[in-house]
Amino acid sequence: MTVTLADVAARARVSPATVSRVLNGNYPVAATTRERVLRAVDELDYVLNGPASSLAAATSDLVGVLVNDIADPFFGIMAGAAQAEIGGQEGTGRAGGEKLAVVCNTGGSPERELTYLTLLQRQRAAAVILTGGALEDPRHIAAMTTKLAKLADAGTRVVLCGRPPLPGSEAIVAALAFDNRGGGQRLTEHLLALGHRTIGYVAGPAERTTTRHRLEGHRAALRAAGRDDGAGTDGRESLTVHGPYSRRSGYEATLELLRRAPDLTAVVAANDTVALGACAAVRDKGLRIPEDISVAGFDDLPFSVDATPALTTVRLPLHEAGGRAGRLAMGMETPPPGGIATIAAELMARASTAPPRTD
Amino acid sequence: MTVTLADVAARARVSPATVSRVLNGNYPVAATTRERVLRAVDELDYVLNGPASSLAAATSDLVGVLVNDIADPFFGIMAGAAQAEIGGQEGTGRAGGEKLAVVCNTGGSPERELTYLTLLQRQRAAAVILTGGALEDPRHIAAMTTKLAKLADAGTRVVLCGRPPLPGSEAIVAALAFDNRGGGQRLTEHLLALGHRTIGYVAGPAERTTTRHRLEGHRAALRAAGRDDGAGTDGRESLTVHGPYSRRSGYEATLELLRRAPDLTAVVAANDTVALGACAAVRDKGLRIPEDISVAGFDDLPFSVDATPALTTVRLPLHEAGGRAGRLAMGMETPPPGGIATIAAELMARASTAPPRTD
DNA sequence: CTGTTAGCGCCTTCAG
DNA sequence: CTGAAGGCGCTAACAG
Repeated sequence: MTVTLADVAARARVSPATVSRVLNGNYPVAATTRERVLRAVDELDYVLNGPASSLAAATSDLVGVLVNDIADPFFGIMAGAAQAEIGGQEGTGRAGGEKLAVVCNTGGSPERELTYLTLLQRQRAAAVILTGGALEDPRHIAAMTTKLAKLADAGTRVVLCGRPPLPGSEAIVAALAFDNRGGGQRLTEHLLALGHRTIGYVAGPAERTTTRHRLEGHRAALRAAGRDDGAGTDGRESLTVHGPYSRRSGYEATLELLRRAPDLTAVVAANDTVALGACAAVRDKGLRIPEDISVAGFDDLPFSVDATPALTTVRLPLHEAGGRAGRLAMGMETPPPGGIATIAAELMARASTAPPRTD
Repeated sequence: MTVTLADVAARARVSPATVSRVLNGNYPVAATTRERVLRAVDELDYVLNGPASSLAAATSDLVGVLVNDIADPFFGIMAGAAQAEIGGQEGTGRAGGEKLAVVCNTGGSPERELTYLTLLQRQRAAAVILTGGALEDPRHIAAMTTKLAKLADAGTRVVLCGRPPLPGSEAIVAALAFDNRGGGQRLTEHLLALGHRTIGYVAGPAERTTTRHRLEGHRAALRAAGRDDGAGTDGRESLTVHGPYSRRSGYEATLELLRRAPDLTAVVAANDTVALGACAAVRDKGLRIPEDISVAGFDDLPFSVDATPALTTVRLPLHEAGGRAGRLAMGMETPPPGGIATIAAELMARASTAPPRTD
């Protein structure tokens, strides 16, 4: 029924081994022979049996890219860039030695993250790229560390992209970490410099590295200016509210912040999506941006520049980072010294932030 | 080195066959035996060898989801919903019989679409879901038809989601098509009812089903109202401009439309992202939305309600469609009669459209 | 440069 | 309900 390598060999009047060699292209074969084999392949419309090949070779051409939320362009941009490096040779049409870059959506669930890694391990994946922030739960960290060690043991290359390195994990080829802390700090410094004194912060979900680092940056800036986040200062409530990375969360948290601090003049959001929700809340309260309230985001996703007013945010080079992760996963680029690289975050001051009113 | 099924069998004091049976769960095994085997699996930390298993069984647990642009939430939402149905059992932690749902980014390139299908065919994928509009080039359609037929022949279930059925392809389990034509028509009817007479249209890339159907709906509405798209009416240029599904395209096309027709009062965009670009162009021209120019999008992505003003658009039930496609791919839902279902598109009239000025 | 020879690890009849 | 045996299709040493 299905045509096998042996059929191709017979038609090309060579041995199966020779066919295998021309298909994999990593062994010298006479040009005329290769030609004959390739013709037979086309004539028979032969498609390599991946599982059989992987079994015999003990590796597969699968590369997994794990993302926390596939509907969020933050991840989509990184994953797309990585895939382009991995499977983007714009092949011959016959699908030669391409890798199969696939993205897996964990939905932010630690269990699914682990499950996907097991599935990828089961497939003997050539490489795995983990994108975005990680959960900081010690149990999960431990589970991840051992799981990644096993993957590495089995020859799978592990690359982190937009995620800090795991403690004491030599299993990892490279970790590309965003400077979330520095970015968060510069953003709040920007607001402080504009004259803001009461700044609300809509943080991401607790226990996530991204959330914590951005918040730390924010607080460091406040502290350096002799301020804190409001909690306890004069008996008032904290000006930090946690929530998921969603528009809705930004909306509700901003309403809550406005309630806690009527003298609020600025809101910093965990990311751009959250910032959009914050903007909506500010408007629904009849306040203007930035005249009454300044709003800032994080990530600089493509839509941010189109917000009205254009959103002040922190730019992360998602495309570049994803592409680099892809090349590292393919062994096409040498890892940074120590396996760790910190990727700079750049402040993008736009129209959604301005000095507070002085009345 | 690596632990195999035989190792587990030895430890559990059963035959390899029995271990295989409990792992696959599709054969009666005594409860106590199963228990013993499962314990051995955990103790040895055994992970099934996917390639070996797929080779022997002649099928794999891979399910591919092809998308045109992974950074676009339009696809991310559908893909995420599909994945949740396919791999979302929140497993036991041991990764039992889960399928591995993976998304592949074609970037809209027909070659890569074919390449990915070949790669998936090579892996003997259990199912493939194709999302979003298709290229209408006859050569590509022919290539896709034969390729999908081969996949189906090899036992791969093929499902289309947000894509019209291919002509004469019985290879497909089901096609879930959006009513892009009806949606486009209702949208333009809405503008016509508001009193608009000179309506610009920023279409998507030519030769794509989605583009064509939405445009057809637009023109049908114009025709029913005794209008056309402007071309030739009184010697003026067409009010339809084509471009990619990007913000930039919307921006530039709108500038062009404004140049072609100074009396323009409304712009309909190919999708919400394009509409955002259109809004930016309108504003940069010093015009107000909707007082001077009405703007409308398509898809109703999450950010659309947050645009300022909130974007009038056409809602597509992306999440529901993706979930249904996932279930169809898993054989968990019976296909619609004839294998084809048309999914309704709902007009969402919001603040970005209003009657034109009457001066 | 090409052919021969063994498996890779698992599933699946077939017996028991 | 469980064990034994053969083979899935390909690759990787070895020879030549």
